[in-house]
Amino acid sequence: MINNYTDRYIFVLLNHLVMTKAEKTRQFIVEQTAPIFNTKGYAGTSLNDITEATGLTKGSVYGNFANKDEVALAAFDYNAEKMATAINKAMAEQATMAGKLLVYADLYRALLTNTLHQGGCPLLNTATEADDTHPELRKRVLGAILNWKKHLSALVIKGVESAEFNQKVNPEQVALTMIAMIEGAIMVSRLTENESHWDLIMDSLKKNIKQLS
Amino acid sequence: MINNYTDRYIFVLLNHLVMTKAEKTRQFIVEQTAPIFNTKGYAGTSLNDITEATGLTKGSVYGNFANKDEVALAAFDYNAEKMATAINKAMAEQATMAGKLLVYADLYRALLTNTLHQGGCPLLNTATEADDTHPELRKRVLGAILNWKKHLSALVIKGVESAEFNQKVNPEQVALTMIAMIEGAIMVSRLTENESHWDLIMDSLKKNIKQLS
DNA sequence: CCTAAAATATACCGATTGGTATTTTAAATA
DNA sequence: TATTTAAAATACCAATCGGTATATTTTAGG
Repeated sequence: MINNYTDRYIFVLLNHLVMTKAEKTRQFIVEQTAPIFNTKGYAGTSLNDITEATGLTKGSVYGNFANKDEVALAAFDYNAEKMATAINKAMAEQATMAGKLLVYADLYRALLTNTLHQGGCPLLNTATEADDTHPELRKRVLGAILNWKKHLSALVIKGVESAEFNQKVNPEQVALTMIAMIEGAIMVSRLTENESHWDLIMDSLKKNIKQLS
Repeated sequence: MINNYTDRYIFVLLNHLVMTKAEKTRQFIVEQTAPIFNTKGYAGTSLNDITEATGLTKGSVYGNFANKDEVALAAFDYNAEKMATAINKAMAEQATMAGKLLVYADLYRALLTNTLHQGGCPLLNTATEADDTHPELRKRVLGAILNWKKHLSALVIKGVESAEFNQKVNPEQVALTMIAMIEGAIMVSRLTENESHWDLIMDSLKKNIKQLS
């Protein structure tokens, strides 16, 4: 049997599971500002941008975040996780390791047309801005990149173990080369606003992956 | 014979060829601020940064530049030209087309250790910051990248014509892939502060270039 | 429905931003 | 050497920056 105390406890718990008011606005702020931070960068995004995008006041923002830094960090995390989710979903549909690797090439194309993220790849943007200026932010991107590298390496290793790939393949090298080609392709094709540039580079990447067999 | 009028004219001309005072300080400002713009970005560099780096006052800076934009544009041009000069010099020492292509791979390594530029590759930094925010700056990077692409393509075409490379090679694709790999490698290895990452990606690039034959 | 607490808005703060008008200093010409 | 011109420094400007203290509103619990 459930007594009054437990009743109340459960209610509060459920209420918080469904999200408290503050948590809702916190998430709302993150969702609304994440694309702005990704396009204008950390230094280029002002508190005015944040209040404008959310329709909230400075007081409300600072009631949920200690400072601009915290908003930026949360926004980056949101962007990075959004990408990871999309990747994992698309990857689950692929059977072969080569197929899984190519998911990145296909999915990152959405970064060019702003369907996945406004402003391009958050890893590229944040890395180039923060590497020499913002240690905390840099730390997060570093974690995301190393994670990505680990993930790719693991796929290559699996492919080698299952004899899908050649034994001589260096998993770390394949992972790093893929990351470099993808990020470099994003930079070039977003700058030139030419999707065929993306396609040509990804064609090279696909050839490289085929050569792993 | 030279009359007085011509005398004075020549003197003024020579004086200006040797550089007027204003041109000297203009160049001084550009040289001193170029690395700052490259590390902190356009939005992250303030006029205070500029006066601090040069030891000059705001009045002096604005006597030589109309606004912050002009300093940033001149600084970018300076950085880009500095790179182009280094490339051309190193390339002249190479005989084969493959050798000339690999000059990029070797020379850009200096971007990691800050011996060539503080803050990494100005093309990568400026492209990722300005592509959605600063049309003028974006235009300049775009020009530099397209020029680079053209330069690389021309080398590949020459290699094909001289039978050094395979006839089936797509020059534009090779050029774009090289640019992407180099810029992506800079992003990754600067972020991770791991030069072996650079070496592994460049090893992949070298393999790709060897396969052109 | 009333009260306590949480969340948001208002009003303000000093510091810094990019930029300018004016004065002072340095350089060049007559 | 005196005078004109160019360059640089000083002093100032409104606007915006990130941030905070306080007042008001909204939400939840008894």
